[in-house]
Amino acid sequence: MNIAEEEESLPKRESDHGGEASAVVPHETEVVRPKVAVDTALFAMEDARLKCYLVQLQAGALASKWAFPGGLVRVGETLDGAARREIEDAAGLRDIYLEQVFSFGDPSRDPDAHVVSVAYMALIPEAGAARLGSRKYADGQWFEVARLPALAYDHTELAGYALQRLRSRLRYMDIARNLLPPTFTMGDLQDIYQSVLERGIDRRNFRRWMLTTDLLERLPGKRRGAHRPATIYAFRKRNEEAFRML
Amino acid sequence: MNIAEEEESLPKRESDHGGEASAVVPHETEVVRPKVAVDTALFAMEDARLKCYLVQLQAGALASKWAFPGGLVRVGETLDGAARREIEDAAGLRDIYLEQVFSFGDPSRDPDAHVVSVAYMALIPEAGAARLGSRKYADGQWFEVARLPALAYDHTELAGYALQRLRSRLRYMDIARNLLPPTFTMGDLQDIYQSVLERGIDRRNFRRWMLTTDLLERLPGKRRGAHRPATIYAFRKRNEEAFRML
DNA sequence: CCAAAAGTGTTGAGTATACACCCATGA
DNA sequence: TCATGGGTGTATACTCAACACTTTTGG
Repeated sequence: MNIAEEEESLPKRESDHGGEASAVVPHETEVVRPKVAVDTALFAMEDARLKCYLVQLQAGALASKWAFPGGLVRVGETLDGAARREIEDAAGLRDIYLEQVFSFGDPSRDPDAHVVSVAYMALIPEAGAARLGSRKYADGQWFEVARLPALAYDHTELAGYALQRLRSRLRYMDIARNLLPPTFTMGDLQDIYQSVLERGIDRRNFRRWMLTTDLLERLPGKRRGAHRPATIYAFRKRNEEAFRML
Repeated sequence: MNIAEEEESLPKRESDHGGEASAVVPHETEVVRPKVAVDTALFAMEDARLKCYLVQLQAGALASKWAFPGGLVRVGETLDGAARREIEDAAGLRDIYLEQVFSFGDPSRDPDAHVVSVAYMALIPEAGAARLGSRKYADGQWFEVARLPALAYDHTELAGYALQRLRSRLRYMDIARNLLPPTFTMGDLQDIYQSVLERGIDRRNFRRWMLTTDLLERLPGKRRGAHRPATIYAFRKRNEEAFRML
């Protein structure tokens, strides 16, 4: 790839000069290029179900449609940095688990301009930690993954990719730690696996498998609930190493 | 993500106006944005070894360095389309297997400008099919994956990601078909698995496993070589379905 | 004492791996 | 005839999935 070489030889294109984006008129000598954005599918557990966070667009051709929070990448900024900035803007969350998933570049995905979107997946331990209002969007809301509304852009596809990535990571990595508070019970952990993988798992086999991975640490107390008290666990500091399951 | 809303409110940045890219000066009212490029790691088998195709950069701060072929995405063009165009330009290849791998966006990855690069992996059945000279690059060359030279940009990292993706696909999908001619022997197929996974595989177990997947079709003839003639196989039309291995 | 969740153990099926032997060809 | 890769079979270890029983609490 060579920027300096291509920059001059490329023909100017007019095809993206429709819509609202043309409010900004490039200089005659400027070559028009696709823009870069990031969009993040944020997941959390709530009521033993996997949910994801959506906002309602406020402007543009798709105003009032639901979408994942995101925005344009600025010059000098990393992609991860842009995703974190947008998540903090939209939901007031910092230092969360973030992972790049896929890039969407269909020129017609955004009716306002040609925008290449780098999609991210993010995980937080408590849905309640997300601020629902923001400067940029009217209101955020948590939706059950199985019952998402119609989404703007290609975000329905994005949701599928992000979920697929989450499932894959759950099978081979200790990613579940990012969906849990510091301490939890074996039942809490199994809820994650069951709702993300969308299938029942035998309680006893799950327990045995999870303990043999040696990722968990048994803590002294018990959690008291409606029935027999449950052992409290925490994830060990770090294993960094992938492992296998199921 | 909302373009119309952000477009005006974003501050202009000067940080990327060093280097050769500043030959193109944006208009005063134009907002400077990161550019989007695609870069493709092209793989093929040669002498029972996995190789990948590199070109030498001709201009810019990294001229004469080796890199994967790629270039800027044009407005109105899909990412896949841009990758295919660049591969055809660089190596004269069309209708090849192509898969998006990862996007790299570190602002300092290209000393000439802030360029976000969407990385692709491509596979072809014959290394010899690639044209080595091109309009854009001096000469292409096939390198053993285990012995790559120093690469420009973050392309060493790209190579790692692409290889990791290839390994993963080999385990669960019939992606090997894209590295093989229409007909081949069990030995040819095993060469791919061994060189991509970088480990020896028991010949008899490999054969049994591969045949139970039911992806192969036994063809009538035999391939005669230095020793006992080998059965000729072809991949069945399409299974589309993922499967598991090892 | 009963319902419901937590904790512990066993067993059989299916899969993966290691390995032995014979076959067909060119040199 | 021998070196080399091709073709077929078998024994064993291991993992996975199905399932039974007991324990501990709250109501």
